[in-house]
Order: sequence, then C-alpha cells, then structure tokens
Amino acid sequence: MSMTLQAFRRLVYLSKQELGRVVLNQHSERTRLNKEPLAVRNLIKIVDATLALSNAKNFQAMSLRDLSLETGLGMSELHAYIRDKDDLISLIQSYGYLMSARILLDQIKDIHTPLEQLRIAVRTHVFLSETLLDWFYFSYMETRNMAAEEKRQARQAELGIEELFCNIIRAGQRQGVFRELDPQLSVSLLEAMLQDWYLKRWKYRQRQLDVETYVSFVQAMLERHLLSEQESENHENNRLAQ
Amino acid sequence: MSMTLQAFRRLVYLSKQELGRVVLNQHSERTRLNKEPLAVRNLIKIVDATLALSNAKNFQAMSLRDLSLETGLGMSELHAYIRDKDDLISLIQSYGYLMSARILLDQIKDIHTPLEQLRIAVRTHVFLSETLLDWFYFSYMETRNMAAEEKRQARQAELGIEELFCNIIRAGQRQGVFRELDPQLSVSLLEAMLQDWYLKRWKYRQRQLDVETYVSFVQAMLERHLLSEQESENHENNRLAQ
DNA sequence: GTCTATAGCATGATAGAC
DNA sequence: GTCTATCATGCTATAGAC
Repeated sequence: MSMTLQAFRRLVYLSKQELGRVVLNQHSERTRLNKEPLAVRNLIKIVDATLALSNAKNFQAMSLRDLSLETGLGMSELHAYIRDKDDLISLIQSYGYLMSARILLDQIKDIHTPLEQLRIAVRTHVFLSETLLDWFYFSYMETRNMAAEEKRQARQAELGIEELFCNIIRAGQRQGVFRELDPQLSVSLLEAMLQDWYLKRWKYRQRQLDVETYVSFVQAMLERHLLSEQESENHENNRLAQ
Repeated sequence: MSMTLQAFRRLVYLSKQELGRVVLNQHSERTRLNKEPLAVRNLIKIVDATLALSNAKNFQAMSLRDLSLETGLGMSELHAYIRDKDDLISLIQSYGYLMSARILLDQIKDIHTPLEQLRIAVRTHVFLSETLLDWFYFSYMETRNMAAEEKRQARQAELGIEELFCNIIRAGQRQGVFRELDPQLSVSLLEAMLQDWYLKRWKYRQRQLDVETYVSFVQAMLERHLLSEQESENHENNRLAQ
C-alpha cells in the first residue's frame, strides 16, 4: 500500500517552501531579491496564481493585469520576479520538474522486484498528478505554446518518465516475469492512461471515481498485459495478439 | 482487415465536398451565400486554413489577419462566412462531428460479434484520427477554451463514443466472451490510448511507428484485458487484479 | 521601494471607397 | 462584390511620481 494520498499531500506541501528557495536561486540571475522569506512567499504566490488563472482559460488568455490583481503585487513588482511573460512558464516548469522528479525517484528507490516497482511507480504517478493537479494540467496543455527550448525540455521530461518505466519492464523481462512485448510502446500506452486521470477530471469527477479505484484498475490492466503465465497459456495469448 | 488506410483517405476526401454543403446550410441563417460552388470551396478553405494555423500555435494566437492572408479572402469576406471568431469554432466542430460520426457508425454497422466489432471500432477510430489529424487535435486541445454550449457539445461527443464502445463490451459480457470488469472505466482507458495517437504525434513520428502496429498493439492489450479464458484461468486473473 | 500612468502595439470588427 | 482604411479595445512592458 505504501503511502496514502494524505501523506502524499503533506510531503508535497513540505517541499513547496524549500523548492521555492531553489527555484528562486535558479532564476535570480535577473532578480534583485532582497528579503528571502518574502521573496519566496511571493514567488509561490505567483506560481499558484498563474496556474489557477491559466487553467481557468489558458496561459495566453491570462493577462498580467489579472495576475497582478490575484497576487496583490503591482505590475512593476511582478517584473522583478519575471523578466517577461514567457519567463513565467520557465519558472513554473522548473518548479514542477523538481517537485515531481524528486518524489517519484524517492518512492521507488528502495523497491527491488520489477512488479512491485511498477505498481509503486504507477501509484506514485497518479498520486503526484492528483496532488499537483494544476501543474500537471498546465504543463500538458501549454507545452505546445512554449518556446523551442522550453518545449524540448518538456518533451524530454516525458521521455524521461517513459525511460524510467521502460527500465522496470526490461528488468522484469530479463527475469522472465514479464512477456516479451515492446516495452516502449507498452509504456507509451501506460502513460496515456496515467495522463488521462488529470486531463479528464470533468469526467471522473462527474462519475465520483476514486483515486484508489483508478490506480488499481490501471495496475490490473497493465499486469494482464505484461505478466507472463504458464508456458501453455503463452500460446493462447500469442494467438490473441495475432 | 476491413479497409486500408488509403481507402479510408479516399472516403474522407469524397465526403468533404458534400459535407461542406451541409455545414454551409446549417450555418447559412446568417450568411448571404450566392454561388454555391464558390461558397463551398471557400468554406473548406477557411476550415483547412484555420486548423493549420491554429494547430501551429493555438486558436487564440491565430489572428483573423493571418487567416485572411492564408485563405486569400479579405477580412470582410471572412465575416460573410463567420459571424465572429467564436463562430469559427462551431463551424469547425460541426464539420468534424458530421464527418467522423458518419464514418464510425458506417464501419461497424454490419458486424455482429462483439469481439470483431470492438476490433473494427478501435481500428476505425485510429484511422479516422490519422486522416482527420488536424481536426482531432484541434478539437481536443481547444475544447477547454470554448464557450459553454460548445464545450458541452464536445464533451457529449466524447461520452457518445464511450457509450458506443461500452455497448459493445456489455454485449460481449452478456455472451460470456468478455470478463465482468467495469465497462465504463475500461472504455475510458481505451479512449485515452486512442487519443494518444494523435496527441503525441511528435513521439510516434520520431520512432517511425506505423499506424497498423499501433492499432494491433492496442487491440491486443485490450483483448488481454477483456477476454475471459477458461474457468481455471479466471482465478489466476482475478488474483492479478487483486 | 510601491504604485500609478502611459507608451507602443496588435487585435477583432466594420464602414466606406472602388 | 472586393478590398482597403480605420476605430475602439486590451495587451505587455516601462517610466516616472510618490
């Protein structure tokens, strides 16, 4: 069972402050930051407000005036934290990358059987997107509008997660636990399912579908797909796959 | 095997003109349309150009000036076909709904076993999105920015497709061919996989992944998930699903 | 250091010339 | 019936007042 969703939220909450500091330093080449605690607080306020306002419509539709109003910061103050509107994107992306990479890696590092690693990774991914919903949604929907370098980085991050899952599957295949199916394609389809959880919230919310139910269902489907059974069955399954 | 992708493209191409006429009539309450053939040609030009320009960035980022330039129509002429920019969305949506609903229903209407229907429906869906790529991508990414009524309709269309797949699965379950798993959730995950084909083109193109390969893989995964096997195996599979 | 005012520009929509 | 000129608006970004 590992962590509950609640424990997860706490973990993310604690990382927030700390990460605010890291991100601020990364971006502070251009920033005249004075009193650290205030600066970190403002930075988090800016990130949160941007995510909320952007996701309500879209990033381009959010004006800096709206953002100034929502955060309580003046227009000139905003420009002390961000160079221009595009810089806001890179700020937000850094913030989410750090947060989710750290947590995902931390959760699977002590697990050693591929099947169990796979289960935990699936669960952690869904929990992450549940907790950082705004960020995941923003990152998915706005990637297409980003500048070249930012877009490259976002896609690289997606491929990085695929790589992580792929390695687990390959390990399982070497041990004879998983079938010899294309790992890369399997993982792409898995990721499509994982992403659906935060992309189609209107649908799942409407159906009052529980996070745990979703996780279990995806895990089960994935395992029916991957787990090799007795040799005799292997034939049967090969027939079905043509 | 049913249809090849090429036959599919021809089918869609032929429907284009005809549908142009239908859509033009639907929207012509407000249009002073004169010479039909020219009007239909212009309408199709407008739809195609809008999809191309929008998908390059996003709908909001496309200016009507860009569209005027791309189509060769003057600004005033554009406003003869569309009331305002939002009306463009509803025009495009009608066009795609008609096209894909007609073809999807037509392809499965003569098949009678659930398993075969499911296979054809999956195949047709991927082929449709491959042929009408621009429309599917636009429709998915811009739904969130649409006006209330338009958004409702787009979501209803997604639920409609789920309903279609759901009915096939329920029929299979009644016949004892498919397992007794939640059909709605199964279908949601299936649809996530189907959508990934047009949402992540950059990834699949980069890997030079073939349409047929993708279809087969999704079909196989879905069937491992749904097909009930001998009673003895049922136990095994229930264990895996917890 | 904070906030208001405004410069400079691009857009959607239209009116009116050819 | 086409096309060009123009209007009002809303935006980013900054300069300059307090």
